Formats: sequence, structure tokens, C-alpha cells
Amino acid sequence: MTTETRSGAVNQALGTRRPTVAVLVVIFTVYEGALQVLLIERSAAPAEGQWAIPGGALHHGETLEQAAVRKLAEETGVTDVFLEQLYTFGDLDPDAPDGSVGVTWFALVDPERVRLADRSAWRPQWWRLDATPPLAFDNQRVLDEARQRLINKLEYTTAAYSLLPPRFTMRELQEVYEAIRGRPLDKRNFRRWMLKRDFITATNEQRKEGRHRPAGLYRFAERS
Amino acid sequence: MTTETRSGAVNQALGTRRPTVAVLVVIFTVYEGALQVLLIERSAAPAEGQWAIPGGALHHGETLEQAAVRKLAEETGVTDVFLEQLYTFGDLDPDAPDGSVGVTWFALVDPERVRLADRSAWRPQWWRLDATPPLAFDNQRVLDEARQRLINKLEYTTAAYSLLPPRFTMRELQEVYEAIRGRPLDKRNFRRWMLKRDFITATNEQRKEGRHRPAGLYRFAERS
DNA sequence: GCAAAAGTGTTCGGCGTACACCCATGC
DNA sequence: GCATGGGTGTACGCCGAACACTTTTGC
Repeated sequence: MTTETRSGAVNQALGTRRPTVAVLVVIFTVYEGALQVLLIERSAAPAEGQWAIPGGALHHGETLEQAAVRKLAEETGVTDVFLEQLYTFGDLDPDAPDGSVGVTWFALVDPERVRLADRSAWRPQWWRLDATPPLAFDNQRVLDEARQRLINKLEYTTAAYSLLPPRFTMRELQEVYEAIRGRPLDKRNFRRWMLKRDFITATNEQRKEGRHRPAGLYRFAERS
Repeated sequence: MTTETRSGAVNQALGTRRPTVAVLVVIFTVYEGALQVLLIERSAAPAEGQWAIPGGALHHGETLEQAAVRKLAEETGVTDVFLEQLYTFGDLDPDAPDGSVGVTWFALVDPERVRLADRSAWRPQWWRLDATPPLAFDNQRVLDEARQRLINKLEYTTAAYSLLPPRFTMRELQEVYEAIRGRPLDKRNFRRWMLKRDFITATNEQRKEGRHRPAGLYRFAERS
């Protein structure tokens, strides 16, 4: 740390804060044609009964990213997915006595791989992002930030790899983009755009389903 | 905060960390045709004698942004400029006993407005970003992140307002962009690009200097 | 009139966007 | 043979990039 005063003793003398540090993970998926977010129903004060973004305090010896990975795994069982830091809020919980710092992250998961934590209290549940319940604290602001960052990310990275199985059809991929951008896209233009970016590569596999022409399968290229 | 366990007592029971939280501000300016960054020579352990990004612990009752604004003002005397959160690092100071969390910010300042803090110890100094001294801790990583974010920001926001006086010529603006992108730009294309974006507005003032045609003066439009 | 910097226009290629028909398969 | 979704091509407008000359001023 590049603080100019850093020992605990000096910090106390100068009236510095030692707030709690928590990590929050906004977990997105695309399911049934809609962008969904995982929320948890709070079973204790403060804000009991309200819904909130999953999160918790840092464990001892853990880095921020490790805490985010852990939290994501606790709620969904999923690891090794897109997970990126979003923003750090200094005032998400106005009641914390020494203040609280919330380091928010966002993650993208394939709904097929998720096994939600099965708890009676603090139960997690998917919500369509366009129909979320009232949220605890200032969590709505975090969701808004996350949604915008997600939209941007999909424009110039392969982040969508994390929302789909290893092999997928062009239509499945398009549906992911449509759900996130929130509007229909032209099939031909989408295909051209996607292939030009080298985000994905055609395999020579196909998938037959139903009485129509089989669809070519693609996979994501190296992650950018 | 949306932590599921949050009282200090519970946190301790679960072995959670209560690390120090510091704010670091990467302060950029463009001066003598080069992008420069403000660094501070550390006058005490750890990393005594090395250069570092200015920063310090949160004061009591202060938000993260207030701490960043304060730190910026302490070093440069400047307020009301572009200042944006960059990234939060959990491991910038490996020696901190309970860990340390560093919330980094970056700021853009007009060199004409800056009055550097005049201290004998922890003295601040401008460094060309392409010729910085060896930095304490992992500060070089922070600078690299900041530089990339700065380049991106200038593409789609009016952030450059904060690097220039209220009225400026098209050439002065172009020199700022050239310094940051690190390559010369075409005068005609730059002008067209800039005006199309409605980042700036022509005034009907001019500036005469030297034996040549006077330059039109521009001002920034509303900040985006 | 000349030195110095300010200011301007055109061409070309690529890309985003709009839009409609043929193809392969199962039944 | 027909219903179903898969897969493709073209035209147009905008924008980024490359590139050179005229204008205004001071001396």
C-alpha cells in the first residue's frame, strides 16, 4: 500500500477509519430469453425480508478476488467463469458503525451449470433483471452499473462464453445478445458481426433437432 | 452493505478480516507535450526512497470519494476536476498485518492550475509517464491500468476538459490527445472528429500570438 | 512579400443497417 | 410436399484514414 501513514497506531492517532470490507457479486445469467440476476432474501436485520445482492465479509488471508470466487461458488456451485470487478462503494450500508466498503464484482454463468445453494434462510433465487423486487440498501444502483458494464463488455470481449455451453448454435448466441441488449437483432448482420470479431470459431459439428435443417455448432475462441 | 454477516462480533467469530482501507489517486497532466503523472518520494519505511502514487488512509466519517478529493487537493491544490474510480486492489501492500485494500482513483488536472505541495519529505514531483522511476509495491500495475482507462475515456467522454483551461485552441486540444495516445494525429481529421462528437463548442473569440493567423478559441460542452 | 501557423475538401475502403429468399431436414 | 428453422447477398450511408493547399497575420 502506498499510504503515507500506515501502521495501525498512527492511523488511530489521525482518526482514520477501519471499516468492514465486504465483497458483493452480481451474478447474471440468460435464461428463458431474459437476462436474470441472482438475489438473496435477507433473513435477518438489517433489511430483513428484502432482497439483496449476494455478498459477505472477507475471510482472513483471502484476496478480494478469492472472496468473490468463493461467494460465487457458494451460491451457484460454479467456478472458472467470467468474473470481473465492477466498482467499490463506500456507503452501501449507512448503519455500519465504522463504515463499510463494498467491493462489487459481476459474474456470468451458464444456467445449465448452476446448482443454487439450497438453504431455508438466505435463499437465492433468479429474478428477471427487468422485474426485480425492491432491494435492500442501495443495491439497485449496483445492478444498474452492472447491467451497463455487461452490455459494454459484450461489444468488445468474448465474455459471453460464460453464458453458454462449450458448443452452441448461432441462434443461441444471438438470443443471449438479444436478451442483454434488450432488443431483437438481424440474423444476417449478427452473424457477420460476430464472425468478423473472431470471438467464435465454427466447428464442423452440427446439431439436429426437429424437422428442419441442422444448425452448425460454434465454440468461443480464446478469451479476450 | 449487503453482507449476510455483519456485526463486528460475528465477523471476528468467522475469522473475517478488517483490513486498512486506503485511497490512492493517480494524478495525470499533459505538460510539455507529454503525459505526466504525479509521484511522491517515500521518506519512511516501507519502501523508503522509492516513488509511489499519492495516497492515504480514509479519515473518520469520510466517503471514498471525499478521501480522493481531499488527497488530490492536498497534493495539487486543485478541486472540481475529472476524478473517477479506477480499481480496487486487495494486495498492494503485502506487509500490512491485517491486509490492506487500496481503492485507486485517477484524476486529470490542468498544469496551469496546479500548485504542488511544498514539503521537504514526501515531496511530490511530476514524471513523464514514459520515464517513471522504479515504483514502490505494485504501483506500476496501477499506472498501467490508469493509462489504458485514460486513453479509453478520451474516446467517448469530455474528460479532457480537465486538462485544459476554459478556453483553448484546436491545436492545444490536439496536442493533449496526441500526448495521451502517444502518436501524431491529422489536423483535419482530428477537427472533424472532435466537432462531430459535440464535446466542444466554438466561441467567437480568437487568440493572436506571433506573426500568423489567429486561432479560434473553443470551450468544452457539458460534461459527459 | 515572406514566414508561420490556422484553416479547409476530397477520395476511398470498411462497416453498420436494412431487407427477402433459398436450403436441408423430418414427417 | 410441406412445415420448420438454418443459412446467405446486396445496396446504401456514414465514418475513419490518407493526403496538400489556401488564408490570415506580423514583421
